[in-house]
Amino acid sequence: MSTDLTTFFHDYLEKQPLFLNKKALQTNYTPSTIPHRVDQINTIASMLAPILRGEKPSNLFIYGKTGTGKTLVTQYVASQVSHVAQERNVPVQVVYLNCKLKRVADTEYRIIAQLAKEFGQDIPATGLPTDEVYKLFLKHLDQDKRLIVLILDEIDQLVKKAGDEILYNFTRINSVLKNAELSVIGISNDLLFMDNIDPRVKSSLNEEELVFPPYNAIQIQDILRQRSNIAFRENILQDGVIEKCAAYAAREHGDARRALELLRVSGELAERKNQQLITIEHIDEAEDKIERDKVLEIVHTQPKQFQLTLLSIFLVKEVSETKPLFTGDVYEIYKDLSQKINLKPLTQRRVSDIIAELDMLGIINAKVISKGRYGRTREIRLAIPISTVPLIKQALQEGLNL
DNA sequence: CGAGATTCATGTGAAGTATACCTTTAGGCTTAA
DNA sequence: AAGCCTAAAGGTATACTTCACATGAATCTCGTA
Repeated sequence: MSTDLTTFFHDYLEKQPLFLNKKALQTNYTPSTIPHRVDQINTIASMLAPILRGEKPSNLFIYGKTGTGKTLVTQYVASQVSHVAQERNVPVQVVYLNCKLKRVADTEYRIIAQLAKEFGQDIPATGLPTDEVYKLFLKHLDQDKRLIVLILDEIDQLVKKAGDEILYNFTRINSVLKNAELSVIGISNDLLFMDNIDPRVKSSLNEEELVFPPYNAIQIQDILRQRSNIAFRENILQDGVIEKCAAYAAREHGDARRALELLRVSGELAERKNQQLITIEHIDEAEDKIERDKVLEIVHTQPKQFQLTLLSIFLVKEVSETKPLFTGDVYEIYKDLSQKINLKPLTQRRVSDIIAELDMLGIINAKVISKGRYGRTREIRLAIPISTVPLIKQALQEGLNL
């Protein structure tokens, strides 16, 4: 037994790994050069540059679909600036916050609490009045004379959930601060985001704006080549692999992150199978796996009630394969299920909200329709490939002890 | 036959409740002078 | 008397419930051509 294992590990080490540096394909990797984003980099850089002279830069809004490099470019430029600032002893601080993270930054209170945490102030999860948290945060912020750049990623999600009051407060913050100065960089996937914002906020926050266009297939290929040179050993990619990854990603509005992920997972699959070549088949397999993992990840991090609701949707779907799904049916099943596992059933009102949130998460599509005489309801459709459903369903059932 | 009224099943908003957690404060106990 | 600890009081955010009203097109009703 143990010898088997030791040989296994020996073999493992003997094997030529496919990856030299897997980090290069991971989402948080920052390459030394960012192709096809020169204009954007320059724009942001020239916007931030005044900070080195101690002047407050304008607020900036960045738009672009997912995987167009918004976050990467912004963080890259910001870190360069703060580097130089540090060398020159200019007090600059960059804070990055992703507003999408559920239960971390999706209400006004939690955003401020999270920001305060970035400045080293711990704020309890509940119990304090919101304006008290503001005060604490401001006090910390204003301790030293410095310039602060606040990067709010996926800011549209925040506003959707918590309203635009927070943004309004951010615009006023500078008049309260005595020592520090704050500028905001907002990043949004939604190009129409600004349309539904309070005009006062709009004018003061939207001083500059910048749009990231999607990459085209050729550009994605460039990116993939650059990264794969770092990540993989030579001659590991079958001809056409890069092209296919790029094509897949270009199909989805030029999402480079997706392309990179596809390549990485393909590599992992090949490696796990002890193969020395990454082939086109691996990509298809990877696509499936990514989709599945993504949903599984979401599913696992959701509260029990969400999981149960989702499972109910799956079950209803199973009963009537082709017929559209409605809230009422889902709720009936949901009630039964929650009885079975001894969970206090929520009211329909709440389940309705949960369904709306599952929709926001992108697992389902729920559209409010009117069936005329037969009332009004949500028509629910799965937004994930059917092939992944059984696995997710199973995971859900296990997670809920069913 | 067609315009308007009706109807259904649930969406949606507002307000209230339960829970978990926070700070403040007052009382009680300990300690040291 | 001063200092420290504890528990109660008073406050908040969040998740959820309760209540009440809003919705909007299929269907019904009924006057009219």
